[in-house]
Amino acid sequence: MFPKLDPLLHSELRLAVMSVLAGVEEADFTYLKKQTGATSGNLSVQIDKLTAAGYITVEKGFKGKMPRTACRITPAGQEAFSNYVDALKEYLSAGK
Amino acid sequence: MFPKLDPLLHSELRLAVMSVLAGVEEADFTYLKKQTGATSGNLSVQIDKLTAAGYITVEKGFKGKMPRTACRITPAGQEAFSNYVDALKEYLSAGK
DNA sequence: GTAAACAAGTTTATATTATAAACCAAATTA
DNA sequence: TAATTTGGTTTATAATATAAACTTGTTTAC
Repeated sequence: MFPKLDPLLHSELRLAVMSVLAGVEEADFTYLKKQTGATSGNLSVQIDKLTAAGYITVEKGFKGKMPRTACRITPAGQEAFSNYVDALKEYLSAGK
Repeated sequence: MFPKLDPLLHSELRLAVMSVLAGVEEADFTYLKKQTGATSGNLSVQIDKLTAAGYITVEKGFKGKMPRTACRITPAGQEAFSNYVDALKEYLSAGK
């Protein structure tokens, strides 16, 4: 019937982050912030959750002297995202 | 960019309820409960929220001697649902 | 050279939400 | 008539999302 939606992805900001990362090799914190329009704090928290879930990886380094946080989606993240999309379609089909 | 998702619809159970109601003339509490697999308490609360938002209407009556709560989606609800679907597609497109 | 402003985040606090557990009233069944 | 079931509602709790406040370091202006 209605499949369970992955609660990690069923969140506006986390979904937006995953959506960006799904379409790009890697994205840094600032870029994600710009693309999603999120506040830094919110983004930081949600990135942590996605990392803890193994959906993304975070690589901290420096760009010149400034800190830089680069994020990438993992294969597990790709799959979870894809599953989420499929599951969601079950909910949306009635409204086509 | 990423459109804001209607928080009233971005909820697993409320979305399931709306999805059912979008495809049917009317549905009563028991039917919604069966279709969604929700607990009564949760369903009751979420129906209230959808009603307060004007997305559905609730008509209380009796079927024989037993109480019956019939729900229908409103035009506003239809539109909100449709907008939500459109908005969500922006998030999902990357994962096609 | 030092004070002010900015960059890139993190931590913490708050407010909202989702959810289930407990409860209630009436009807049916044993 | 006692127990169970139906059809819910109310209340309590636990999780979540989010923003506000803070930190560390860098660049710019004076």
